[in-house]
Amino acid sequence: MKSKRIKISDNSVRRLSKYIRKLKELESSEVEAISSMELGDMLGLTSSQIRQDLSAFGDFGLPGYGYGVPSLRRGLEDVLGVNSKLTAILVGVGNIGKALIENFPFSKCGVQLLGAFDIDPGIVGERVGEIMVQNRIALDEQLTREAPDITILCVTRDAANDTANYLVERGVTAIWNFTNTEILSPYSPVLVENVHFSDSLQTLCYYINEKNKKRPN
Amino acid sequence: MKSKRIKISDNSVRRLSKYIRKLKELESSEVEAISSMELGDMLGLTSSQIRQDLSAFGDFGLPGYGYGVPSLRRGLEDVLGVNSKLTAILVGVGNIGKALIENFPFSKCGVQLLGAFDIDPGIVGERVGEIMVQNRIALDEQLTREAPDITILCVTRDAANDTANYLVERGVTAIWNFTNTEILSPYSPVLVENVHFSDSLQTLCYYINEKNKKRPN
DNA sequence: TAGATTGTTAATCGATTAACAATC
DNA sequence: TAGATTGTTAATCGATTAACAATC
Repeated sequence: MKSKRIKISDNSVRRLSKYIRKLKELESSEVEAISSMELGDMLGLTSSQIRQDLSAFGDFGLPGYGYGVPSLRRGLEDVLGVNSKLTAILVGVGNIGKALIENFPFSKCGVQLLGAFDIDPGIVGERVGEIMVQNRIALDEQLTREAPDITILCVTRDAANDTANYLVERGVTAIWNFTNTEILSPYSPVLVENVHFSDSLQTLCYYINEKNKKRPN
Repeated sequence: MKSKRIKISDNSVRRLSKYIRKLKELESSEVEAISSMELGDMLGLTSSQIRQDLSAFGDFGLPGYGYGVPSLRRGLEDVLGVNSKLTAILVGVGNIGKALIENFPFSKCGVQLLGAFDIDPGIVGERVGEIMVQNRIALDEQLTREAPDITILCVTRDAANDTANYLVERGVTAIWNFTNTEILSPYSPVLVENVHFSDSLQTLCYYINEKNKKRPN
């Protein structure tokens, strides 16, 4: 048991992916080692913050040397559990669902996509990427046979709540939510990770408008 | 000039969309007024935090009564600038690009989509949703004719950096980034709002693994 | 008027930054 | 050894929470 039992903030966790992304880039440029200072410069963070984060996650650095790029990358991936091979299913094969199935590098994230499901007879039975879209009955069977670690929710806004409730009833414990709606109560024990496009765009709009206020036209 | 010149934290700004989303829901249930307490319960936030946020954004509440739902919603939308009608173009009409064009409610976010562009001859000239996909030359013309407030970047990972640099050279000042890559330097004055699916999924994986550690199998 | 709930000030908590002894 | 850079402790800064006088 190597991991220190320190509370790690949500912000730190979310920075982790950022570190890994940059480290991969450095790896492909064959950079062997990097200091907290250099990495900070690249990411727009302070060296202090990086050292704090990394030391909380493990014991990766070498004084006077920095961090070995490949070993740090692997170490951080271990922390994230990229190697724990979580399973996922996708519910709702519309545009977003298709985009994820066809383009998203699930395996690089250590996630195995078991299947995709929809209620629209027009898409059930179709092949999307490597995957055959199945119907609601098959979804029910899937949930009984092998509960996935993650359910990717890509149904329409209207169906979001009902589908989420159904999934939770059937034992789903983690949802990656693309419905642009708040699903479930904030007190639900189910893990929900939201990808709210509209929140993201509205935030961008806010900052654009702020900028324009300062320097009008 | 009503807005108080207080610094508003990024976290507050990002909560704004959340408030608006819930208020719209309440509006459609014909709820007239709501207290910070009730709203907090619904969103999993404290009443204090909500009062802090809302009073920073404007003067919306009435002691002893709460907040008028429709007027608060409108007020917050004003703060976000939903009515300032920003323009956008979309570059890279792959799956994600298509999904956005066909399904994303741009107008509800106060954003007008002017056009979509791609270099693939297979898609140029095709109709996606209401929009005709144009080629690179047309993109160049568009940027000269009418610089959009927002550029939505949906090209492939490989093309991300070059495209971003090109866009910035041609005067783009805000990018909504769907490329799963860090584009531009953190010191660039260009506003970049990232939608990094992989970061989001990896974060979810981290919390799932944490949960599993505590309560193994 | 009495009850409710705001806006705001003060207190607490947590996260980021700075500093520096330890060490490669 | 001298120089560099870590991990960590202490200081600062900012955000959240609590409390309460003002007021509808």
